[in-house]
Amino acid sequence: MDDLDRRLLDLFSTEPHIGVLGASRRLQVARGTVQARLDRLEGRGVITGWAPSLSPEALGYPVTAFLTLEIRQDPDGDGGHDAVGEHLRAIPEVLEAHTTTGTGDLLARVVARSNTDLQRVIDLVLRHTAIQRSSTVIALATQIPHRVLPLVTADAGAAGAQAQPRASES
Amino acid sequence: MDDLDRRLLDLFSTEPHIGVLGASRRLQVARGTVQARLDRLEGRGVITGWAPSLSPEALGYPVTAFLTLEIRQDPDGDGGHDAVGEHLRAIPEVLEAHTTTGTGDLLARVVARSNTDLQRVIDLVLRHTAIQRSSTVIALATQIPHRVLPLVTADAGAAGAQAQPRASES
DNA sequence: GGATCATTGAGCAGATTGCTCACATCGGAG
DNA sequence: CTCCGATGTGAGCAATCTGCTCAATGATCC
Repeated sequence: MDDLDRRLLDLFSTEPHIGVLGASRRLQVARGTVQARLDRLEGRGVITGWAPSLSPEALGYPVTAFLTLEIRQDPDGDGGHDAVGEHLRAIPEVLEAHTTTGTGDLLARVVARSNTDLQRVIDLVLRHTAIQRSSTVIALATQIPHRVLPLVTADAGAAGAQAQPRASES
Repeated sequence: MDDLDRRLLDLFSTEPHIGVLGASRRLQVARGTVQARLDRLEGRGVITGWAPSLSPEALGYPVTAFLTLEIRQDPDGDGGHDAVGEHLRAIPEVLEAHTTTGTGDLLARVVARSNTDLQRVIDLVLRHTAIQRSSTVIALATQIPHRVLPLVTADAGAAGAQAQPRASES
């Protein structure tokens, strides 16, 4: 993650259609360099993909909510988490889910077509017997839409990943 | 959002490098159609962009946490929300933030380089005087990574957005 | 029937990609 | 100090793709 990598990520995030050749021109480096850097960034997992970003709102799901689920503690261990995870994975409206610190909790982000529809989605989620309790918060407004880029640029001084210092600007 | 749109989104999400021409071949439609559909999908806001997806983990921020912030109720109104929103926006580690139902609450997703570093980030966040109380949950494991695509495909029967029925399969 | 819109197939110039080579640099290893 | 591996560079080439335009066809709506 040297400076060129950062500028590259910044550029492609800002103008995704710039292309390899365009980027090489913009950043004043050889085309092969851009290609190699991108390949390495993908290989290292920094760039996870080039899929288009989709908007749940535009797809007809303007309501976002976060569910905190309390999972029944199985005496056997964590069978509960995985089972519930699988359950959630089968519900399209569940866009994200994490296990969290606390009493075996799960945090899930769900969307729905309306507040009424949200009830349906919640019911779907709660249909699993391993879920003991749940609480819901509805997202009213988005202060900060999902972003990652600031990490890249604000990074400049820090150690940044397990960056083997690259051989370019010494 | 007819079936072609869905297949298009599915295809480009799965194989982003397929390109317009490739997609037209794969879906057995004219190149111009693919181009027009993509343009319309972007225009309608369904596709919000083509930026590469970045991984905070790979960038050196493997720790994710969710902060629930309680905002001091200003007598004047909601000056608190926007002010805090701005405050958060200036912190690169805050990847997302929503106001939520409840007592003027804010839900923020933050990342950090380590659990120790998380303390620093939290301190940064709490530095704002309008924040009364906060609670933190750390994401231990990701059951479901962020996804939107299921909404598209699972949608098949439903009304889907404000879809004017398109003129193709009647 | 007539108007409107989406789709199709074709064509064309220009730009881009994927790939390969040879060469210059740089830093670390021996 | 010298060699080696990795990286960056500039060049070149064939194949492909993109952006754009046009005319024709089919379907829907009024």
